[in-house]
Amino acid sequence: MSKSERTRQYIIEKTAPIFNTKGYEGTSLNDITQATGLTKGGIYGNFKNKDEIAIAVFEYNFERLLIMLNSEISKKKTYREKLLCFPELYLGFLGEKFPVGGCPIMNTAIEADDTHDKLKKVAKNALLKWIDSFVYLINKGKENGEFKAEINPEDKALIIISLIEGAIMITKVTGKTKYLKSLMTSLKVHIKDF
Amino acid sequence: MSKSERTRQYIIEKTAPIFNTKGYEGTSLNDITQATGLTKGGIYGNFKNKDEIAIAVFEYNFERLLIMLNSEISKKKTYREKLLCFPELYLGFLGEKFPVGGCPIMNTAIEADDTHDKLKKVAKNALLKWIDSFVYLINKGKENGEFKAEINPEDKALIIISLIEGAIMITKVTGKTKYLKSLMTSLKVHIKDF
DNA sequence: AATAAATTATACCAAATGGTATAATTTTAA
DNA sequence: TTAAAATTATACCATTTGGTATAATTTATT
Repeated sequence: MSKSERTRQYIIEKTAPIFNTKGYEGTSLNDITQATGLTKGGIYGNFKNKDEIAIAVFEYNFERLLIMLNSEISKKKTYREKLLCFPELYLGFLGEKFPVGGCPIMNTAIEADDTHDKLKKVAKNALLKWIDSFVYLINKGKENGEFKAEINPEDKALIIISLIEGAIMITKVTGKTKYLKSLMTSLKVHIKDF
Repeated sequence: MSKSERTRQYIIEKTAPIFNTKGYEGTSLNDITQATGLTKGGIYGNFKNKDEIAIAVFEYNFERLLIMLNSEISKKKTYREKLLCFPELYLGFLGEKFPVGGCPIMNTAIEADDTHDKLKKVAKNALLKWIDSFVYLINKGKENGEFKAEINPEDKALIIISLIEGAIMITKVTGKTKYLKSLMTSLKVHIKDF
């Protein structure tokens, strides 16, 4: 790994929580230099512009989340247990395992959908990938005979994601974890009925 | 209504769609003067600062939404029909009836939850109000014998809101209305099981 | 119609924004 | 170890940001 590759990665890691809390527009170059200890020269020698940092950071935040979730999923044997990981894990989404600032997909989707085409596109792709990963798991569970034959994988994937994102949004803005618990319990009940 | 009250209202109405698409930080004073045709003097003679406009605009966007939804609900007789209004209405959330830029509660919650205490508070109150209105409807339906005795109104309210907000977020960022249809159908099915 | 009061326009401000040219410094390879 | 290449710091830039003091103009009241 060359020096510039290491610095690039360093910048991404140091600014990831900032972008995910302040938003991609709300994060200033000043925030970036402060968080990294580098000067503008150091930043712009490694990235063309702020957009490029924002996109790299988004992809980092999303990948990190996927890797963490997949590592938990892979511990489970049945597909129902794999799906049941999600309500279980997201009960602790305020903890260290999860990106600071909430779900990067939702944050970016909401901020960029009407204003920032490039970011919108990466958020879209990430979301489609996430939907697909649920569809894959549910299909496997169907082939397996674990899940009912009549359930529609995409429909169920969308419900799972909506309940998770809804839980994050509602819990973060109200500060009440009872809403998180309620929604993750509902999700659990729902998955048990697959 | 005094001149200043009319101007205040005029500023709110003209900038409401801007705040709801660009975000409350992302909307500049320049955007506001352009949209209203007023100068800074005209704006600051009626509002103390940008925050005050943002909050007034949020409350306007939210009230408008509530009024529209309530006017549809009041047309229905049974409480199940009243709840079924939501999946029906939100199928057309991209139309004129709904605020431009998506759901003001979600937009504001996501933007402000880690950065802007005042806006976070108004978004929180709006959300709690919305939850309560669902709880009220579900309780009425229970008293009525329309809904099962064992369902928990708050749990169900949270599911309804999550599916709606999830649908908006997913549909706006992917541009695929099939996701909207899928989620609103799921919500319909869910309400029919109350 | 005259005057006091409220409202809006003009002209300004300091600070912050994203970005760049260039000079200084490190890395890297020979 | 030295020279070439890559990286980072410094100093700058034009533009935009939110906000204000004051002057001009409307409104409202008598």
